Amino acid sequence: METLAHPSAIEFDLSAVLHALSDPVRRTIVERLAREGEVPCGGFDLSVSKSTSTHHFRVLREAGLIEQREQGNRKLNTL
Amino acid sequence: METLAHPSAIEFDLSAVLHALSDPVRRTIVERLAREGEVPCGGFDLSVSKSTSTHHFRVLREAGLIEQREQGNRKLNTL
DNA sequence: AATCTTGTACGATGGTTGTCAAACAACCAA
DNA sequence: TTGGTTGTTTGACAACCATCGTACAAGATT
Repeated sequence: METLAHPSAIEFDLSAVLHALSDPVRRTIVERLAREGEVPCGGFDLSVSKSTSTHHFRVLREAGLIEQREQGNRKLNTL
Repeated sequence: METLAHPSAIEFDLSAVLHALSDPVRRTIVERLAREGEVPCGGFDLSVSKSTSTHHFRVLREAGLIEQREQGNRKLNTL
């Protein structure tokens, strides 16, 4: 059965994805991106500090949930 | 729109559910219950101690993912 | 060039979490 | 009744996590 071929890799990714989505701030980011497509980091009103925002974007990126590309000064985020 | 009526309550539950499912041991429990229906706590081979198992069952129960009913000596779990 | 904007890097900190061992409670079996 | 099974409780501990402030880097703007 192909669906059981690489369970450990699937396990790993699933844990990271679910953990990433378990934080309300990060879900706010994901929902906004799902609605609007491409938003720079500063385009969110997250009620946390800049460094905390950077942390959340990194968690989402490392879980494979978002993609970030630089555009001059800013960093644009997409799902 | 009714779907937006109580966002904070939905936020709360969703965080708990996603956090509960982000642990591999707890996902093992849930997957097994999804397959077999009703399994006592001791029916799992979780490779963690008894007290850790109790902890995981409590997290799942408090997230609303499983239900536990006592039957004599054992505690039966269902989704 | 001097400054502003946007985001990262680096500690630090308080809270949470997964884990265990040991002691306990309740039920069952011999 | 004595012991075995099943699960909880408690206390402890190391690891992780969300958060912050400060300092920094790099592109924008003036």
